[in-house]
Amino acid sequence: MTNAGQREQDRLYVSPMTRARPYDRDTALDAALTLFWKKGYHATSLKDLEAALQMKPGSIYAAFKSKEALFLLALDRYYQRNRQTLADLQTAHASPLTALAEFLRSFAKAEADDPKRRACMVVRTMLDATEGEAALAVQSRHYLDKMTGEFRAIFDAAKAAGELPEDADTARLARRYQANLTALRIEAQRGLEAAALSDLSEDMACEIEAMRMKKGAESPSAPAN
Amino acid sequence: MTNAGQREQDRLYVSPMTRARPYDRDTALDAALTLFWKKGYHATSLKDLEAALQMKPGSIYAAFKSKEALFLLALDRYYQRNRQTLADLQTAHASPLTALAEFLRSFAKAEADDPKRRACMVVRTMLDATEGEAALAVQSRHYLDKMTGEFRAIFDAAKAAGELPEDADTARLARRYQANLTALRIEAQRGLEAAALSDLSEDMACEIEAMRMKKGAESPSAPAN
DNA sequence: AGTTGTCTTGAGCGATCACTCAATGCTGGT
DNA sequence: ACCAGCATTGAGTGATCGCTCAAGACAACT
Repeated sequence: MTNAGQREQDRLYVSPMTRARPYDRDTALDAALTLFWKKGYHATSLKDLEAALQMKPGSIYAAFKSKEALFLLALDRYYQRNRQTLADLQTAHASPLTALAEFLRSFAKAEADDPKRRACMVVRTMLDATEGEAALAVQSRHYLDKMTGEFRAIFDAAKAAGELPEDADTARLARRYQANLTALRIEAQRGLEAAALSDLSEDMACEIEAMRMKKGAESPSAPAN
Repeated sequence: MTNAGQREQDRLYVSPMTRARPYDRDTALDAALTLFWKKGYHATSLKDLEAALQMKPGSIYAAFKSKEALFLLALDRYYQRNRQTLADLQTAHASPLTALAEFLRSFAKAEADDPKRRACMVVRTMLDATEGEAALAVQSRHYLDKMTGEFRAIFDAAKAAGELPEDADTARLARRYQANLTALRIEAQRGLEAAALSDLSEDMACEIEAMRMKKGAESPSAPAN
């Protein structure tokens, strides 16, 4: 009542005999996500986290158990947001293929706004994970698999909508699409100039939209022409 | 004369009054390359290097100055080898476009042999480099730029050979090709099953080889059909 | 064999790593 | 006003980080 700025976790934590958490879990996780995304798991120290979350080590460990557990929470947050962005594009565009094409273009557009944008955090985590951090390796691959599934579902929807031929291999198309997306975001971090990045995303987006016209195509590797 | 196994550094170090280096610089750099490629810069400790190079810390620093300097030497070695592999394919195949297609296929083939293959070390270094390691960031981007230049030169050769139309944007094609290559190698590390990886490389390779037929194509983003 | 000078050695440097816990605040209930 | 009880604190844990250097080992010369 007194505070209109209440957040989600307040609803989840209403038991008596305890005061509200003085730290804002949502804000803290956002800060952790930003930091981990920017520096990566290995290069981020607890000192960095203390500064970013404005919490002392004891509080961090009381709230998140360990650096790895905190990272996994941040990674999940990252994944859910990407998933939501894609879902929004699906509702915004009637055509599934258009939604996929726009998803690609959106990354080139975002790069124009923020020249310091980073590659996909999930991919980066997968590349960085060592043997001793099996949880990171497993979880990042899990998210990648889920993302492939999302893409495949959209290609399936395109097929159901008549945008793709009945015999289209949607799993294969999904893998190809994800490869494009991964590479595009890496090129963004590489620092490709805006025009070149836009060209690249356009090449990829057109590759998707071109599928709609060619209903006679048999496979993605051998487009009939 | 007594030893047929003499190596490069022996030729570079023939001043009197010194014994031959008891460590094998070539072997040591190979070991460093393997280790750094596998674990990445941050996750590789001096202890790891001591074990892999079979050298004590003092020797490592006497020979290579610092962990970062050693990494840069390993990275250069990595780059030169990739460059050489590509050059070999160019001499093995009369058609530039075929060479590029085979380069892609070779990574899917290599994956079948070694299921633990890693993504491109240069890309990985670029993604990992933090602000404090500017040298790594600069150098990895430098290698990526050089690689783009290599690809462009091959596309130019294809144009000269009549495989591509006169108005083909070879710089743009090179960026698109490099994006494909990067993504393919990341998917390999992700652990994509051999058949799926082979499909992916085939999709990319066919995309290249399909250019040869379509001499009427105006731009890579809008293939005429 | 002795001399010379470089190379190797490995204990150990200060700094930083991820992390812990006894002490201290602060809040809600009475 | 007081108590009960959890959250926060921050100095400090042992381990490990990248790195150094005085001392010893050894080969190439005389």
